[in-house]
Amino acid sequence: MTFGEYIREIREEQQLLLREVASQMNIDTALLSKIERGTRMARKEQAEALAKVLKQNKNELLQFWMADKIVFMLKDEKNITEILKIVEQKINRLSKK
Amino acid sequence: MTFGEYIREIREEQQLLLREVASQMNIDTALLSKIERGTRMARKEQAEALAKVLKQNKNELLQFWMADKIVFMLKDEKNITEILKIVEQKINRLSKK
DNA sequence: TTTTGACTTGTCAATATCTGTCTAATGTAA
DNA sequence: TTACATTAGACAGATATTGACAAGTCAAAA
Repeated sequence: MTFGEYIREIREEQQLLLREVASQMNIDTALLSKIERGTRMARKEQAEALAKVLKQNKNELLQFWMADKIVFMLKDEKNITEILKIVEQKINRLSKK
Repeated sequence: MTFGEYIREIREEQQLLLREVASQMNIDTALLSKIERGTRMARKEQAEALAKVLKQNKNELLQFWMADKIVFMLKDEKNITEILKIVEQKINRLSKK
């Protein structure tokens, strides 16, 4: 599930309209629509605003948002697993220092 | 080890000058210097050119390059491990489809 | 059928970021 | 000093991102 699908689900559970949420975020309805549909990526501040409006845990939502960005970067790669292994090695070495 | 450190190491092993490699890549020496020192990120085509000039396996080097980009995105995050877990879950679901 | 309301799409200008080069600086060995 | 390799900083041009607007679709209500 993408970030957009996720927040759409939450918004619909809470029976909120795009226009209501967008208004509280101070953005255009069209932009929020695009974010939910994945044709635009939310900015960090927008992800934070969404957490607030939808009453979600901010850090959790931001993690989900960041994961989405990474998946987006990787989605057309051939050896995703291999790349992620390298990432983990690099991260492990970083954290040791 | 970062992408830049890695290619610098290889270049020095081969006793090539920045200017020689940069020239073969059709970029300014200063730019290659920055890439090696990590103050600039190589573009994909530049990573490919480096593989060629330094006679490295192109796919391997590109994987390393991509991993570097991801590490760069993650480096200031708090819960990197958690984020990577989410990424892996998302990727697994993607590949099942 | 017409209207209404929710949502979506395409386009565009403004802005932000990225890129590569140039010049000047630094370092170093002869 | 001179010569050469590398690095730093600043800049303009290229690209990408952003948010808004207007027009579109669609379904349900009137």
